[in-house]
Amino acid sequence: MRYTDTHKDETHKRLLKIAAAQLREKGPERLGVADVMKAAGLTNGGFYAHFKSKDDLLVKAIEAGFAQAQRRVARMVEGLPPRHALATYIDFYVSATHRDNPANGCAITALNSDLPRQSKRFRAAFEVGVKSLSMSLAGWMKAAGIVDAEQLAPSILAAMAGAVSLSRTISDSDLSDELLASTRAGIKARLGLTETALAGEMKR
Amino acid sequence: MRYTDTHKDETHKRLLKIAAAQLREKGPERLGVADVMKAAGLTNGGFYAHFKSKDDLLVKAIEAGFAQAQRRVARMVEGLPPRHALATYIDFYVSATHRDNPANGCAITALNSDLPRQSKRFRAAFEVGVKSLSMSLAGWMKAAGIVDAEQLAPSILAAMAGAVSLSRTISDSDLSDELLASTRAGIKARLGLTETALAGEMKR
DNA sequence: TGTACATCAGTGAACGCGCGTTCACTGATGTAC
DNA sequence: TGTACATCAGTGAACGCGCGTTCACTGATGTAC
Repeated sequence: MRYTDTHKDETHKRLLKIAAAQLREKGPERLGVADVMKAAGLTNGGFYAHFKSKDDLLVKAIEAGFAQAQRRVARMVEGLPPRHALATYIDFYVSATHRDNPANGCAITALNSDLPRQSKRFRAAFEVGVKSLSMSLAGWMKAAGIVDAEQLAPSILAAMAGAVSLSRTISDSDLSDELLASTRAGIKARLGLTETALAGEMKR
Repeated sequence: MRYTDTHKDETHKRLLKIAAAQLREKGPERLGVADVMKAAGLTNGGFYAHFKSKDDLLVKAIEAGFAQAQRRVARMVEGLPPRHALATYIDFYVSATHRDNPANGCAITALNSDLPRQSKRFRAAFEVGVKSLSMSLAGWMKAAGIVDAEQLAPSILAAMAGAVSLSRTISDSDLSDELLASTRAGIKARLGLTETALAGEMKR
């Protein structure tokens, strides 16, 4: 068979999407080149027409994963007033849904502790993603009138990611839910996002 | 050569100590059986006289790692009044020293996101360690007069572990330090451990 | 007191499997003439 | 209009390496008699 002009590009994107999901679900060492190809309906040999190496795939997959997460979040808070946008983001990030779907979730939560063991390129790409996410968060915080937003944002992000990661390790789902609830409350309190403050914003 | 009665036990403990450190530094998949044996001055073949399998080693190593961390922390806060004990623990956990020494640090920080990918036995052992640590923390919090200590403790632990994990991924050490400082401040504020409150406790 | 045998922590070579990577090949269509 | 050749995404077998695991063996000392 012969292929359309965009065919290879489409395959490439499909591979990246699959890899981005598998990376967050299986981690860098358990993600397999042949598995990714198989999931795309291809055979292992064709892999190297798309990527220089497994590490090359991992780097591009983490970039794709962060980009995808950014787009999703932007869509979610679009049009909301700043304090509500913040609260919505926190509720979404620190949720049972996020906990139960690592493949579609945040790469920080999924790969937090794997990172120091990865290649330099991979770590650099991850760091870019973290900074970008952190800056988005700081932007909303600033808009919500929170001072020192830039300094605070990484700490907030770390607390959210840490809670979701830890919630994945707790087998008792009630306790796990409680950890998430307690974290949402703690972060909102730290940011001054009380229920009454939010209600006030809506009335304005 | 012939061995003393305690010789095998001592070797076993030595292997566990090495494995507990390498586990936190390299993670479960990059920890190698032959490496652990070599680090103990032994050859690979002798491994199976001490452990049934690599997974058996991992399970016992994570138990040993948590136990070791517990002992260290207990020693550190021994004799301190409760609020000071808490503040000391937080300052120690969320520190550049902890960030820079994963091999001797907390297993939650080191293995957070690896966990869902591990064996059932390993996850169970990890969870026992988390619960035990969380209960210690809740105990100090209770003694410090903090309400809802049991519900709060896992969230506090997650925030600390998340911050240290994330700090390990940030190459700019100033930004990384800032993340830790901001997290310490946030957690202390959440627990009502302000400088003045601590000073008050000392005068009592 | 001496000899034969048991014990047992550890040795180190070999095995086997998973997995990243390579490579000769395929087969459909475009292009040159 | 037909023929020879180029192109190129993908195939699938094979290679090679790392690593967990197995196993026959070692060598020092204790024990039975």
